[in-house]
Amino acid sequence: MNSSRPVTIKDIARRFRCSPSTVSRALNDHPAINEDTRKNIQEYAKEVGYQRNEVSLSLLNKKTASLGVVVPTISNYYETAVIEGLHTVLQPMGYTLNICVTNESYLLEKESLSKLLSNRTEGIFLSVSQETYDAGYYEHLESVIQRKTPLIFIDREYEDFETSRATVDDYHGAFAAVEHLISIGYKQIAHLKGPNGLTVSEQRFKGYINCLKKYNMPIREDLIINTNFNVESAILPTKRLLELASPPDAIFGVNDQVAIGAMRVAKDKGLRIPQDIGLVGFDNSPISAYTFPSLTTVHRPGRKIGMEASRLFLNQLNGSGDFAPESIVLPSELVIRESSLRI
Amino acid sequence: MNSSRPVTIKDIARRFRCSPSTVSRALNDHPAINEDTRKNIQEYAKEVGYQRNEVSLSLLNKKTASLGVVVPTISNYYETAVIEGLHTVLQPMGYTLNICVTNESYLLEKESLSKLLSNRTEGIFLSVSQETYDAGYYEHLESVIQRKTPLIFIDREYEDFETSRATVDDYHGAFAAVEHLISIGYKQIAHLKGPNGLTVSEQRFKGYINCLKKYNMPIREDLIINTNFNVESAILPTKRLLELASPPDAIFGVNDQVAIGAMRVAKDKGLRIPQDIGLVGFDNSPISAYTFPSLTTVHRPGRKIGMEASRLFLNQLNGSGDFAPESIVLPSELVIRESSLRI
DNA sequence: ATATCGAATGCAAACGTTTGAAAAAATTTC
DNA sequence: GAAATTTTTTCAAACGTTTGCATTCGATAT
Repeated sequence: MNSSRPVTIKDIARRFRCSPSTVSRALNDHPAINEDTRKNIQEYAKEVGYQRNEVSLSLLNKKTASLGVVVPTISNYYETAVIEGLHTVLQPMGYTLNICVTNESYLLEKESLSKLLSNRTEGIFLSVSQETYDAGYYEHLESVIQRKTPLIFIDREYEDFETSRATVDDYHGAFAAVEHLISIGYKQIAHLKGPNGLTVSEQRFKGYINCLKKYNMPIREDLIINTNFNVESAILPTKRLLELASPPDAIFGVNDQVAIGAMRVAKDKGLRIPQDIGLVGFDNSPISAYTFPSLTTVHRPGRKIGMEASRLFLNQLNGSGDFAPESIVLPSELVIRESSLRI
Repeated sequence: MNSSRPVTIKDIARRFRCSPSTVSRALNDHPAINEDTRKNIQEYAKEVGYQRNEVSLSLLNKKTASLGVVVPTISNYYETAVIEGLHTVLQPMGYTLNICVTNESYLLEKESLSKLLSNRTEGIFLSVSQETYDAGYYEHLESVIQRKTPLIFIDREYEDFETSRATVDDYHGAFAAVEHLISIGYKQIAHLKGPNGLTVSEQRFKGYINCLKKYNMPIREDLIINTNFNVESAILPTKRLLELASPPDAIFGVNDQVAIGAMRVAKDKGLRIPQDIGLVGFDNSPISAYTFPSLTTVHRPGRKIGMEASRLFLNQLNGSGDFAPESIVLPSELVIRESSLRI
């Protein structure tokens, strides 16, 4: 019998000439079921490969045990690390993760959230897309909150929004990175900034600026250039920097990818790292330890963020009615390697 | 009224003193509904933020529009590229992707599949875990097939299993890579092999071996060392290689990560690349173009694989009863860069 | 023999939605 | 004004499972 329709409790009930309730109880080891009945039913169920239809249970219990993860991309190290962290905590608890990629598009983000709500997802982890950010849209988020579905911001966030969030202290990480460059003796520190508007870019930028200010270093507009978050996007900006009449003697990249792009351009130009130019990235991606020279960077604990975000979600879920959003800010940590260690 | 319970069709029906059927039809623009009724109901629904409960629909229609993606890890470039490819095709069609990470564990893989089946996922994309591979388990896969849930292998596969699969031609890619090294004049070509047993490792290994044979090059056991797929795992093996009495003059790594690890070790030892030692990787990960020197590698079209796998799934879904599994093997492509271009 | 009890099972409702068929209401036709 | 027709609405069942309450069936006690 290779009917493709999955075996149901009713099928089993028919087979044993009993009611579905009995089968259900037997399968769930309910004490009020006769030992023999139980054994027979369980055996038969196993034999025919019965598998509980969780969809019907979801409907009955209004619990889907599924969570949404909405991110702009999954091709960066940090995002995948966060997802792994979420997984680590939530998969063992029986939750399923629905991953939605928005490609930085507002429309996709909106549709994803709407879909997740329709599917009665029990919680949503969101890193807002760049387009959403730029346009300042947020109605689609309101509807999530109105439904009282826990919404946790990861990575990119809206500052003034009443939700929990787990983020990394980008500001102090950037500050430490620049401070380190200054302490080594670099004088003209450039910044590959990433896209404007995103918390990530702006916080690191702020750290960069404030550190320069603190040490009374001049802030040169021409040493600050926007990039994206990938390697390629650093190539031209770095070339422009190095062709300046007064080029920088150090570059602080918004992330490791960008810094590695800059490293490549600098080397092509025959510059020695760190003697002629110092380099610092951000993220502490696995590769950063193995470039040549190895890249000084700021560790961003993606896995931990994922795990903390899980905790925030669980808090909100089990919390009493009057729930107060929590903000977790994990410290970032400067990792000094060869690319900035001029002696 | 901030009841957290989502608004249902019944709620709306009560409000309008009509039956749920009318509401349902009104919301779905059924022609048999009075224009005014329709408009009123739709307006009200929008106002109170009604959102269809897809769970109940799933139960009714036996369609969940959700797919499972079961992979050993998501922290590699290739895996995420595949997932992006799946997304590209399937998200616009309304499918939701449930990502399960197995961490190379058989138990987790088994549980993930079982969970997905219970959730009545309509299809499963699987890259089997290393443990599953090593142990040769496959009963958990049988149960997927028995349920007639389309199962598509991506990346890692079981050779003799009656399912569709989308993979990259690792063998010829590896062959081309080694052939290229030989053509440049490298004589002692080592191989950082990856873990034994996995199709990916073994196919590339076979390409390596057969190419050496074809060109009558000696096959030296001591130049073949197992690694993992990450950078770190290449460090010690490469050190061992370079400390041999007769060290290799080229290294073919099972992937870019490993090759980059090797690059780092070689540079630390003061070797010039590609003059003293040639290097080739596999995957064409974004970073490989920007290392110094840039890394010769074999392009593996992850996104395309994801898209092809989607196609295979759709074929199987819409196919007639007697379905014949399809195997798609996409060509890999040698990308020659600086790390092997000795003049 | 009848009441009492305990064990084992069945009934029915619920979760939210759709849909074919039936019913009701409104409109047209003669 | 009744019959026929059209428009609009309701009924009821279905999807698969659980669960409080009722029921049945023996067995035991009186």
